[in-house]
Amino acid sequence: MVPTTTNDASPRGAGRPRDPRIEQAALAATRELLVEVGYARLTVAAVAGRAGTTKAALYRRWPSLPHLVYEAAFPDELLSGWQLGADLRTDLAGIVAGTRDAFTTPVAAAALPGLLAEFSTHPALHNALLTRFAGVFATVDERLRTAADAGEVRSDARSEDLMRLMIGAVLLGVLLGPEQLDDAWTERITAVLLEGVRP
Amino acid sequence: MVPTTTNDASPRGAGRPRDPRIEQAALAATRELLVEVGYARLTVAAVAGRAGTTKAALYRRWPSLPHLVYEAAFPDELLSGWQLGADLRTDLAGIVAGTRDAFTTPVAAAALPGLLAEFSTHPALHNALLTRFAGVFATVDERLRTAADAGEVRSDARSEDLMRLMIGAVLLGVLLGPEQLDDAWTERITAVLLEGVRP
Amino acid sequence: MVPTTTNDASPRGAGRPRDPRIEQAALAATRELLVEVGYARLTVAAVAGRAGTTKAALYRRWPSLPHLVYEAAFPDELLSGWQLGADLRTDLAGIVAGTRDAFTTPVAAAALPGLLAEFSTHPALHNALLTRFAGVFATVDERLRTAADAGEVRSDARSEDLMRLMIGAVLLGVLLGPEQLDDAWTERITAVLLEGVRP
Amino acid sequence: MVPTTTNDASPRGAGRPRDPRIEQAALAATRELLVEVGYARLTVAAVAGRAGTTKAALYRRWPSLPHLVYEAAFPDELLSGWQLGADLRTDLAGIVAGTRDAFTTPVAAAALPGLLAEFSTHPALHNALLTRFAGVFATVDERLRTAADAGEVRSDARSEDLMRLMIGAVLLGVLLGPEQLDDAWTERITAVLLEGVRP
DNA sequence: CACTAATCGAGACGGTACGTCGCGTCTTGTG
DNA sequence: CACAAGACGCGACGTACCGTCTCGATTAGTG
Repeated sequence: MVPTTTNDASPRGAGRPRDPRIEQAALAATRELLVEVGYARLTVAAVAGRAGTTKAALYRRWPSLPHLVYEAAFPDELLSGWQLGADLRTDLAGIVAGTRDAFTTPVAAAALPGLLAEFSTHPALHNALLTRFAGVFATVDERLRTAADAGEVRSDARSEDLMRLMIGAVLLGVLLGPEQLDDAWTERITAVLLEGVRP
Repeated sequence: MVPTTTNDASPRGAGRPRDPRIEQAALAATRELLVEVGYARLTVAAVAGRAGTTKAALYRRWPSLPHLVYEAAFPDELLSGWQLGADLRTDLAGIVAGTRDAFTTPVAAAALPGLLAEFSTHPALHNALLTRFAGVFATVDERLRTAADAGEVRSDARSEDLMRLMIGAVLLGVLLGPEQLDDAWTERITAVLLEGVRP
Repeated sequence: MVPTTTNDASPRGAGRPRDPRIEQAALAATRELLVEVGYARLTVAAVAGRAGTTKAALYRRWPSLPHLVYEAAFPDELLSGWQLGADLRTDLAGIVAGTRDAFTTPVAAAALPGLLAEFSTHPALHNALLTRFAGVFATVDERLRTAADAGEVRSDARSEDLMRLMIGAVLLGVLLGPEQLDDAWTERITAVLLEGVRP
Repeated sequence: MVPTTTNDASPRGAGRPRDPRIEQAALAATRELLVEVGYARLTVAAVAGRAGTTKAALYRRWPSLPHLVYEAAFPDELLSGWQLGADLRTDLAGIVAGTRDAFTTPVAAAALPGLLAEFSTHPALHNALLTRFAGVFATVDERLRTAADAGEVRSDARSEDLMRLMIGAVLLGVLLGPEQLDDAWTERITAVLLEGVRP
């Protein structure tokens, strides 16, 4: 997600360009404050102060605090680059662990509950997250189809279901705690899901 | 959850008794407004106004707005009374469908995201929800142990994992939509979980 | 001018009564800050801080900063109680000196320019000031008519003109400085006006 | 008042010359907006927009908005060229009418209150106005001295006092309204002032 | 004909104040 | 006591305007 209004309407290069340091400083300040004080006590003014800028400069880049938090906690590169291989169990375990890692960083864990709550108010955020996951879904879907062709999984198994079960379990772990989402947990979850779709 | 200050401290009968209609009116108003405007735009003053009372009367009964919302959206009787029988698949499907039903009512769906976000601020609420689920967990745990004894599931299968997978999937459906959590979905999820723990 | 919304609609006595100290503290703080920093640098937040209260409490009493300034700088009792006697020159000199005194206090001098500028934005303020002066005009008008009957002034002399000349001269002295509006000035102005209406 | 930085410092001719249309367009836009929205709602950006230019171009010519307004509402030629003659009453009436005319144009009436309020913040403006009037004062002073020599007025009469009474009355008419400053008013004021200084 | 220097448009920048809103608490008068 | 009413302190919101700045692109005169 690129900060707002890099849209086509601008005549390209007109006006003083935005100070690129502000964007980075704002994202960093947001991450720091999320961990320090939590989402509920996070303030636009505090972010601006920590980033060494002002509220107006932030509102020029993000329409609201949740948008800034979203970009700070879930940057574009977060869920990219699954390296899938030949072994289905290894691949699945990697996906489970990767999802867990993405959601259990201190920043993401602090941001998630508040962010989920804002989805009804800011549909754009909602769509952004869905879009981001769409790629992952497609990747997993393809892997599963390959496995079905190889006779490793039932042909009617849905990657959508698997992903939702897995992501949901991670989400619940973050939201409700205090379940330890360690490697043993990853293995157990992988096992259930894998056996669940075996022919 | 019983309205708060009706507990021990009261000298029992001193002063004017509380108007019992206020509590019901407040819960009803909260439910209506949750559906109409959503959690984010829900206001104590609005609830009081709709209920025909005042803010002070509400704060006499609930320590804060989230507590009121919690009780309005997740009353005590919500997750009680699973009738488990002999068939494991039927029992599991019932649990999945019951959880889905509890979380997908318009009121619960509107309240959930906001409520989850408040958990970090209001640990009491967090505990209340965990406690409520503890009973369900125990029930499922026992049913699973019975099934293990009967050789229907692996002996190392954890009910905790199953529950978190299942609840997480429901939660994700509510939070992210727009997946249809219909009966076909219930059957598919039940199947994956059931096969996932087969010996 | 009484702080706002003491209007009839209220059922008289419902709700927590306003803290009377806040009103006095706000007026005092406004007077102090007017002298210390001037009208242009006067801030609602600063007044609230100095008065030991908050912006919201001030906005509950006055619709905007100019209204507060007006009441602080030109309280009801400011232009009341001219003691008119038998000697026309003495009476006129008293009126000139009284007007000068009312407009040259540090508070009034600091408030006047800014307040005059707000009249176009806040017609209510404009009317308030006009209403206040109306009483003075009537008093002077009557005195002049008495003098006309006694043959001391021309019968076509207008008190309106006299007052506007006199008030205007005071205002100009305050707005433009640095003319000394001392007692010699008062005598000279009185003399011009008095001779100006002699038969 | 000449636009600012066209003074000494310029090396005369280096760089792109200023577009002369911008100055006129800015003054015209300021006059229009003053009448349309008033001083309080007058914005640098709005003036620039109406004038078809930008804020920076305006700040290159005037140090701040009040300076621009001052020049737009009170151009140099405003109070110049009194032709005084032999008859004192005619001369005085001309001065009164001329001052009234200068201050009661829609543009001047809209600009005056705000401009007066800025005098404390912008002493340069204050001085500019005082300087402008200084010429008028000198003219009137000389005319009065001539009249004194001719025995038409008391020798101790001060032109300063007369001018302040007269200007003040005009100012009050503009600031407070709604007194009609018509020709009858001019005659009455002239009469009071003239009789006020008769021997 | 390049070079220099100031202007142009556009729009972001730091700063500051605005007026509003919601929270959870309190202080009245009236049952 | 509870209740209706509404003020209270607190703190954040998102907006608006100021006067300055930094761009790339013009538009002269100068070397």
